[in-house]
Amino acid sequence: MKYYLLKTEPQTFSWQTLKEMPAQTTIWEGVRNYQARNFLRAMKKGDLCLFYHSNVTPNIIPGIVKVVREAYPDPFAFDSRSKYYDGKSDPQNPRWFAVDVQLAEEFVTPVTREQLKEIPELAGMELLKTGSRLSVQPVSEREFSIIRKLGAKAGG
DNA sequence: GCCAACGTTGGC
DNA sequence: GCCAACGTTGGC
Repeated sequence: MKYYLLKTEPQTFSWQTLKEMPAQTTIWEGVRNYQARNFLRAMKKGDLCLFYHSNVTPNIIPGIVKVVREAYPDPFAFDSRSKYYDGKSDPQNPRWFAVDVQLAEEFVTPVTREQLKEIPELAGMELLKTGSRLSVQPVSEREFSIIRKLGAKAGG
Protein backbone atom coordinates (compact mmCIF):
# COMPACT_ATOMS: atom_id res chain seq x y z
CA MET A 1 0.00 0.00 0.00
CA LYS A 2 1.18 3.48 -0.87
CA TYR A 3 0.38 6.86 0.56
CA TYR A 4 -0.18 10.18 -1.12
CA LEU A 5 -1.34 13.71 -0.46
CA LEU A 6 -4.03 15.45 -2.49
CA LYS A 7 -4.23 19.23 -2.50
CA THR A 8 -7.41 21.13 -3.03
CA GLU A 9 -8.57 24.65 -2.40
CA PRO A 10 -11.72 24.57 -0.26
CA GLN A 11 -13.39 27.06 -2.60
CA THR A 12 -12.90 24.56 -5.41
CA PHE A 13 -13.62 21.33 -3.59
CA SER A 14 -13.78 21.00 0.17
CA TRP A 15 -13.82 18.22 2.72
CA GLN A 16 -17.34 19.32 3.62
CA THR A 17 -18.42 18.88 0.00
CA LEU A 18 -16.88 15.42 -0.05
CA LYS A 19 -18.86 14.47 3.05
CA GLU A 20 -22.06 15.41 1.26
CA MET A 21 -21.31 13.45 -1.91
CA PRO A 22 -23.17 10.19 -2.57
CA ALA A 23 -21.20 7.42 -0.90
CA GLN A 24 -18.79 10.20 0.12
CA THR A 25 -17.02 9.47 -3.12
CA THR A 26 -15.75 11.84 -5.79
CA ILE A 27 -13.81 11.89 -9.00
CA TRP A 28 -10.44 13.58 -8.52
CA GLU A 29 -10.24 15.51 -11.75
CA GLY A 30 -8.54 18.54 -13.18
CA VAL A 31 -4.94 17.54 -12.50
CA ARG A 32 -3.02 19.28 -15.29
CA ASN A 33 0.56 18.76 -14.31
CA TYR A 34 2.54 15.84 -15.66
CA GLN A 35 4.35 14.95 -12.47
CA ALA A 36 1.10 14.98 -10.51
CA ARG A 37 -0.56 13.02 -13.30
CA ASN A 38 2.10 10.34 -13.04
CA PHE A 39 1.43 9.90 -9.34
CA LEU A 40 -2.29 9.63 -10.04
CA ARG A 41 -1.60 6.87 -12.51
CA ALA A 42 0.53 5.01 -10.01
CA MET A 43 -2.26 4.87 -7.43
CA LYS A 44 -3.75 1.50 -6.60
CA LYS A 45 -7.15 0.71 -5.20
CA GLY A 46 -6.93 0.94 -1.42
CA ASP A 47 -4.06 3.43 -1.35
CA LEU A 48 -4.65 6.19 1.19
CA CYS A 49 -4.32 9.91 0.63
CA LEU A 50 -4.07 12.81 3.02
CA PHE A 51 -6.62 15.44 2.02
CA TYR A 52 -4.99 18.85 2.17
CA HIS A 53 -6.64 22.25 2.00
CA SER A 54 -4.39 24.79 0.32
CA ASN A 55 -4.78 28.53 -0.19
CA VAL A 56 -6.77 29.03 2.97
CA THR A 57 -6.14 30.04 6.57
CA PRO A 58 -5.37 27.86 8.30
CA ASN A 59 -4.08 25.19 5.95
CA ILE A 60 -5.40 21.91 7.27
CA ILE A 61 -5.63 18.19 6.68
CA PRO A 62 -9.17 17.30 7.76
CA GLY A 63 -8.86 13.60 7.06
CA ILE A 64 -7.95 10.72 4.80
CA VAL A 65 -9.45 9.44 1.57
CA LYS A 66 -8.90 6.12 -0.14
CA VAL A 67 -8.56 5.28 -3.79
CA VAL A 68 -11.64 3.36 -4.92
CA ARG A 69 -11.07 3.54 -8.67
CA GLU A 70 -7.70 3.54 -10.34
CA ALA A 71 -6.67 6.02 -13.01
CA TYR A 72 -8.94 6.51 -16.02
CA PRO A 73 -9.03 9.26 -18.65
CA ASP A 74 -10.19 12.54 -17.13
CA PRO A 75 -13.53 13.25 -18.84
CA PHE A 76 -13.24 16.98 -18.16
CA ALA A 77 -10.28 17.20 -20.50
CA PHE A 78 -12.66 16.46 -23.37
CA ASP A 79 -15.45 18.80 -22.27
CA SER A 80 -15.00 22.11 -24.03
CA ARG A 81 -17.23 23.84 -21.46
CA SER A 82 -15.02 22.76 -18.58
CA LYS A 83 -12.25 24.92 -17.23
CA TYR A 84 -10.18 21.75 -17.30
CA TYR A 85 -10.71 21.30 -21.03
CA ASP A 86 -7.56 20.54 -22.98
CA GLY A 87 -8.02 20.50 -26.74
CA LYS A 88 -4.65 18.84 -27.09
CA SER A 89 -5.73 15.75 -25.21
CA ASP A 90 -6.70 13.13 -27.77
CA PRO A 91 -9.47 10.75 -26.61
CA GLN A 92 -7.61 7.95 -28.38
CA ASN A 93 -4.49 8.79 -26.41
CA PRO A 94 -5.59 10.69 -23.31
CA ARG A 95 -3.17 13.05 -21.72
CA TRP A 96 -4.91 13.56 -18.37
CA PHE A 97 -6.24 11.09 -15.85
CA ALA A 98 -8.49 10.99 -12.82
CA VAL A 99 -9.09 8.60 -9.95
CA ASP A 100 -12.08 8.17 -7.67
CA VAL A 101 -11.58 8.61 -3.96
CA GLN A 102 -13.83 7.96 -1.00
CA LEU A 103 -13.77 9.43 2.47
CA ALA A 104 -11.97 6.94 4.65
CA GLU A 105 -11.25 8.68 7.92
CA GLU A 106 -12.22 12.05 9.33
CA PHE A 107 -9.73 13.36 11.85
CA VAL A 108 -10.96 14.09 15.35
CA THR A 109 -8.85 17.22 15.10
CA PRO A 110 -7.81 18.55 11.69
CA VAL A 111 -4.02 18.66 11.44
CA THR A 112 -2.66 22.09 10.61
CA ARG A 113 0.33 22.97 8.47
CA GLU A 114 1.70 24.77 11.53
CA GLN A 115 1.70 21.50 13.43
CA LEU A 116 3.45 19.69 10.61
CA LYS A 117 6.20 22.28 10.54
CA GLU A 118 6.93 21.68 14.20
CA ILE A 119 7.71 18.01 13.69
CA PRO A 120 11.35 17.36 12.77
CA GLU A 121 10.56 14.01 11.18
CA LEU A 122 8.33 15.75 8.66
CA ALA A 123 10.91 18.32 7.63
CA GLY A 124 11.58 16.47 4.38
CA MET A 125 7.97 16.33 3.28
CA GLU A 126 7.32 17.53 -0.23
CA LEU A 127 4.44 19.62 1.06
CA LEU A 128 6.70 21.62 3.34
CA LYS A 129 9.38 22.34 0.77
CA THR A 130 9.63 25.98 -0.28
CA GLY A 131 7.90 26.55 -3.56
CA SER A 132 6.32 23.10 -3.67
CA ARG A 133 3.30 23.27 -5.96
CA LEU A 134 2.74 19.61 -6.67
CA SER A 135 -0.96 18.89 -6.20
CA VAL A 136 -0.56 15.12 -6.02
CA GLN A 137 2.46 13.95 -4.12
CA PRO A 138 3.74 10.78 -2.47
CA VAL A 139 3.95 10.56 1.30
CA SER A 140 6.10 8.03 3.14
CA GLU A 141 4.53 5.48 5.43
CA ARG A 142 6.30 7.09 8.36
CA GLU A 143 5.03 10.58 7.50
CA PHE A 144 1.54 9.26 6.93
CA SER A 145 1.46 7.44 10.23
CA ILE A 146 2.70 10.46 12.20
CA ILE A 147 0.04 12.70 10.67
CA ARG A 148 -2.69 10.15 11.14
CA LYS A 149 -1.87 9.87 14.83
CA LEU A 150 -1.91 13.65 15.19
CA GLY A 151 -5.36 13.76 13.67
CA ALA A 152 -6.70 10.98 15.80
CA LYS A 153 -5.71 12.75 18.96
CA ALA A 154 -8.47 14.79 20.54
CA GLY A 155 -7.64 18.39 21.33
CA GLY A 156 -4.92 18.65 18.72
C1' DG B 1 17.34 23.59 -27.77
C1' DC B 2 17.64 27.95 -25.42
C1' DC B 3 15.53 31.16 -22.66
C1' DA B 4 12.63 35.34 -21.83
C1' DA B 5 8.04 36.29 -20.98
C1' DC B 6 4.11 35.03 -18.97
C1' DG B 7 0.58 32.78 -16.02
C1' DT B 8 -0.30 30.16 -11.88
C1' DT B 9 0.30 28.40 -7.28
C1' DG B 10 0.05 29.03 -2.66
C1' DG B 11 2.28 30.39 1.81
C1' DC B 12 2.68 34.32 4.25
C1' DG C 1 -2.19 41.71 -1.51
C1' DC C 2 2.57 40.37 -2.13
C1' DC C 3 5.78 37.83 -4.38
C1' DA C 4 8.95 33.73 -4.83
C1' DA C 5 8.93 29.55 -7.07
C1' DC C 6 7.65 26.99 -10.64
C1' DG C 7 5.70 25.25 -15.24
C1' DT C 8 4.53 26.40 -19.89
C1' DT C 9 4.75 28.80 -24.15
C1' DG C 10 6.69 30.34 -28.20
C1' DG C 11 10.10 33.10 -30.90
C1' DC C 12 14.47 32.52 -32.48
